[in-house]
Amino acid sequence: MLSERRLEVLRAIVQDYVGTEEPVGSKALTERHKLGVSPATVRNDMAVLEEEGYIAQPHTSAGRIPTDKGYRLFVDRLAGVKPLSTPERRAIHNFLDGAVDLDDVVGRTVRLLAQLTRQVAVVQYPSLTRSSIRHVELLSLAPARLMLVLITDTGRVEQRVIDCPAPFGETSLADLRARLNSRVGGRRFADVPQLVQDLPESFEEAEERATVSTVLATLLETLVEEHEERLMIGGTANLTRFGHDFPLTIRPVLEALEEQVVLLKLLGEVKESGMTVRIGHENAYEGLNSTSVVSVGYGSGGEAVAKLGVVGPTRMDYPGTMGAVRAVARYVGQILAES
Amino acid sequence: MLSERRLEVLRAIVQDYVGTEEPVGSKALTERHKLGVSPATVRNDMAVLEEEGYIAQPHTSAGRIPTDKGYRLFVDRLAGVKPLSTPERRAIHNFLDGAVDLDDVVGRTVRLLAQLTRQVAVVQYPSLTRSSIRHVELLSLAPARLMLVLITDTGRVEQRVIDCPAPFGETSLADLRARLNSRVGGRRFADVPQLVQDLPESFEEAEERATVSTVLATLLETLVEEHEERLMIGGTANLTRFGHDFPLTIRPVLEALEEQVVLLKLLGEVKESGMTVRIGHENAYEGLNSTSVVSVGYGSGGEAVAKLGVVGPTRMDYPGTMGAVRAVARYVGQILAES
DNA sequence: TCCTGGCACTCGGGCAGGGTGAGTGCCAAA
DNA sequence: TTTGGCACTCACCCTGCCCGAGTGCCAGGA
Repeated sequence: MLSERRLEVLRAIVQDYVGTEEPVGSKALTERHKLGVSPATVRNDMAVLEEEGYIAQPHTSAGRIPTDKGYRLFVDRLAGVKPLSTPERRAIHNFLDGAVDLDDVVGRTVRLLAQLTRQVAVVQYPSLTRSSIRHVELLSLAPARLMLVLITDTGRVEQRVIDCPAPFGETSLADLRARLNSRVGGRRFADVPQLVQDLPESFEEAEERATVSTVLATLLETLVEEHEERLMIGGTANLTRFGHDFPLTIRPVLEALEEQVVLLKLLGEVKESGMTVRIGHENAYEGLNSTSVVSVGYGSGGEAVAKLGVVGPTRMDYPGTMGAVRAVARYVGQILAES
Repeated sequence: MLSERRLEVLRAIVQDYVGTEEPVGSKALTERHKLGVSPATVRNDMAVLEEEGYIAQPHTSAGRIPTDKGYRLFVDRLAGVKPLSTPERRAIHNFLDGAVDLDDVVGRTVRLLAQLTRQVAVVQYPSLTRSSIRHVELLSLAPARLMLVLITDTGRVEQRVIDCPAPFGETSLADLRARLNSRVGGRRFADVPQLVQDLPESFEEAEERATVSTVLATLLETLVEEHEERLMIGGTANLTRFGHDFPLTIRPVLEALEEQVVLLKLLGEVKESGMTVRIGHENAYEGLNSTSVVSVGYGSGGEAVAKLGVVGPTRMDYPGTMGAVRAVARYVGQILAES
């Protein structure tokens, strides 16, 4: 167990290192913080902290920098979540209130997060599987060709073209459209499969039944199509603030950011509620081993329909970043609930 | 006027510099190319080329590198468009054929272009203003609240929520929907305003007329909303191949890429038909002064509905890049026409 | 037992100096 | 007009050097 003072030393090291980006030594520490002890004492504490794996020195005769384990302790026990300032809150409201549709909300959120945290922002579109259906629309493109349009309560629109086994009359189409909507309108995606199960049987002609089955199959397929989960990223220019050695650092990060799969998996690991902070090697994906990811779910109601977060260097201002991420997530949730 | 051999020397310089990324000297040139003359002669030619502003030396006693003017001459007179190899063509087909909807087409195109050219790819979504309407759908969300869904022939879907001045019955809604579609279905956006001009008058009740007017206003607004033109970018990780000094180079480029406005303006300057190459300082936007942009329009029919291109260092393989951009644009056009 | 001041040691970073080689410009001869 | 020769110029690299921040250790003091 680390003594109170040693924790205080660790906190001071993290704060200084985040500020200056340079290894911090014992003398500088005692000068900048009122620890009430001499540099020599701090040196001893540092030796212990290093032995325990919380800090390390890049090379002999240099100051110390926190390790991933050190940051972890800092986040878990030494730092709170810094609430945003009033101007910052106001900025969030001003910025998000003007959004006209879902794309716009997500786009603005990304830019806002990137700006507030000065890091790379990632925002997932509200996921289909957790939302409910506002409306299903069927359009006839050609005699045997339909377009299925699915509108969710988060404002997202999905479309699919369906080739039918046989032509489908306008009357039957209107009929199907009406029945579909009365059954699934307002329902959760998860509930849909049972609700439409017996729908084909209620049509008389075999051809119609075949078409209805095709349409339903496409609908269900659209609902479960996890791979279609989209996301938006922004603030990549902030990567250039990473450090001096960054050609090596920035490359894999950019690559990771382009791999939607990686990012989705990354966000997918977020706990349903509450904020998740993944530090350095805690990230499964190798390219992100020198970055930290702060993420949180957001949603229109009480529960999360999607996630958002930021990616930055392990050397980041955790309290501030966490505060910004949480505040933005809350307000985006509100916006979605209103629209 | 430059003699034939001097042009040949310029071409050799450009090719070598693009390949090696290092200033090229007279001796190396004669060794790598069969110019049939001695290094001394090449030196004289180089002196002339430098005087004319086609090449420059980074510092005394270094080799020469092409200037923007040099690249311009190279592109205009010395280089053709290199056709793609058969495997590359096949890759394009394989990669794009699996696309399921418009988002997917654009996404795949971006990744494909980035991969083929090893540079940053930018693809604009088919613009609304140049496409035609496939279908207009009106849904009732609440008694006095409608959702307008607009489907274009390029598969793009736009949605708007409309608050009506008064409740609007289901019958009237079906009526309006039918009339709207019969008038504007299949028509070009540009023609829509006249086609719907007298629509409100054909409704009897004043309240209905008011609502119809509101709906039409929203529809027209959606049609002209240029700022909604979206685009997708990819391959930013390729920026790390830029050069050694690139922290300074990459920053403004990333910033430019995040500014949709800048990019849209960039693509907007592209000539309607034919490929446009903007080299270095020819780009209006300052951050892109050390990059070249190769772009071209693409479309489902004979005419362009949107543009795509790549952004890379001025030191790029112009013939190859132009070939890839052209080939991809053509095939995307085909895909859009089919769907 | 813990803190403190002192001291010798380490090592990265910055600076100066010299050698190397690719590349140039100029000139006289073919 | 082309060519070979020649002197010159720098960027680059390697070396040796000093400096200073920072460390570990130790002995003395609260």
